[in-house]
Amino acid sequence: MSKVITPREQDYSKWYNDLVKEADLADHSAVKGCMVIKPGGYAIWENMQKVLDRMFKETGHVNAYFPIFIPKSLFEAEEKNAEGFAKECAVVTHYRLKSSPTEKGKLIVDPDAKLEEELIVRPTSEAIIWNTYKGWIQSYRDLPILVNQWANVVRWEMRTRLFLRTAEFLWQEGHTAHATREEAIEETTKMLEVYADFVENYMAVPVTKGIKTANERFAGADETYCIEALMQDGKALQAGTSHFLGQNFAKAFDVKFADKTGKLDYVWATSWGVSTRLMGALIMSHSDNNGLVVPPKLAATQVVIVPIYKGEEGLKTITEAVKPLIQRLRDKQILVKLDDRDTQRPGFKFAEHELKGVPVRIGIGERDLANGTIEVARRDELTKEVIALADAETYIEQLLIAIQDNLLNRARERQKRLTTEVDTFEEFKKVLDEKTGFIYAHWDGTPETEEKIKQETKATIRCIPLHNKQEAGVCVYSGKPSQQRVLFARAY
RNA sequence: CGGGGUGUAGCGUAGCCCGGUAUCGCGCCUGCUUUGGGAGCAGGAGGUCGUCAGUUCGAAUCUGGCCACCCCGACCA
Repeated sequence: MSKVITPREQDYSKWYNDLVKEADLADHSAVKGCMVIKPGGYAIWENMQKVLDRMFKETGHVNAYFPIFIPKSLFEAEEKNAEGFAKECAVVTHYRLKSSPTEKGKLIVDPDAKLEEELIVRPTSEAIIWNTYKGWIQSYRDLPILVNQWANVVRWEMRTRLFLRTAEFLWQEGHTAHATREEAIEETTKMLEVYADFVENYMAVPVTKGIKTANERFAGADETYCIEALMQDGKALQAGTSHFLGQNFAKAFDVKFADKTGKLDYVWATSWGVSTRLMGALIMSHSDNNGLVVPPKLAATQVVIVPIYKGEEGLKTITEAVKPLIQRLRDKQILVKLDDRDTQRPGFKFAEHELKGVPVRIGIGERDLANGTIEVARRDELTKEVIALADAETYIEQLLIAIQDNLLNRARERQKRLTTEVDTFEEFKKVLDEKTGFIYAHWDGTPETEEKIKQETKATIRCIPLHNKQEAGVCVYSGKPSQQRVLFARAY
């Protein structure tokens, strides 16, 4: 049991905060609502980026970069989108400071340096990008455009939580332009699949794919697809979104193309993104009271070797002895680190690497050297065993795969356990309060009912699952007829 | 933006009611002994008590303003 982390059962959100801080993932910064992502956290984000970036390239996308500032006139062009974000925009109004005439050493905003047009700090980049695409697109030969950008965005949130909701966050946003509606929809669902693949197979977090209701839809989109994950406390977390934007932005920015017959039409668009919020999903899916648990496929260090020794000579002997093992592990592309600090004792290192979630720990001391063995501890199950040094690399290679599988399976079982079908509103509220988790219930399809359920229970419709089973029933709230169950949950 | 709370060493805190220059733990530094699950002992360093003003011989403590942060709500990836 960790000495520094509040137990999960005692206070879940404190547990989360402790974890983020103690595992060196991130810190609160001097700027309200903004975080400092520390090397330990950034390394995991970098690994996420690497994998996702490769997946984007494999699906034909290229990276580009657009400005962080968006002139207000561009921003307001697509009305629904602008309205949707208006309440949380940071705005640049001036371009210069000057020394205060009254207070020495203080700076004031120079009133003479007011911008003619205010600049919005991007909460998302559709506006600036579609303004740019206008110049890139004339004919069907210019399509499709499949561009992604890795960037920071700012949304002035009132209440923030490290990784889950911060005023500034890192993400990627794909923005594509297509000649046909069908092609754009195909792109939207294709990228949703990419996200689901990544989140399940790399983060080991199972997701439910679906479509958002009109209430929950991205402002400016015709349809929003999403992946929803379930956290250990039974709350849902939206892990990624992919939007079919129809011709809304093309119309707002007057982006037309000539088809083969010379006929002009507006371009069809998509946008899709995942953010550093995925870090929150990762943390809350696998970690325990001893600290973080990182899936091997995203760990910055997959295996750490802790030498157990007496005196300087002892350390030297073991360091020499593990060199071949390190090489053999590296030959198998395993990320291994030798913790040869002589300022920390082994017990401390065990606890520390556990706290930081290193998937596999090897302990090796004089006794092992004599016996030709090593001690292998796995983070996910907190078990240890002694194995032969001789073919350790094969064993560990398999173990890393086993840990990755185990994390996904555990998370799948939890999601299954915390998923309930209900048929009455009483049952709905009872499950929500006592069992929590995903709830499948019939809904009459109206925004009014959705809103009332939200007001009364704080639960929202997370999505209408893709390929949803069609079955006749009655809405749990209104009793009106319904053709399918939708996914409800309280959410982050 | 509403409602509540808190600011004392890097972190967590005692002291405040009842004024006399600050307590303890963790961490940090030095030395010795240690090293197979967060070491022990000894010594040491570190604080404009959030900030500005007022009351007083004297303010962490009393009074007022300001600032910051946290929690709960409305909003949200």
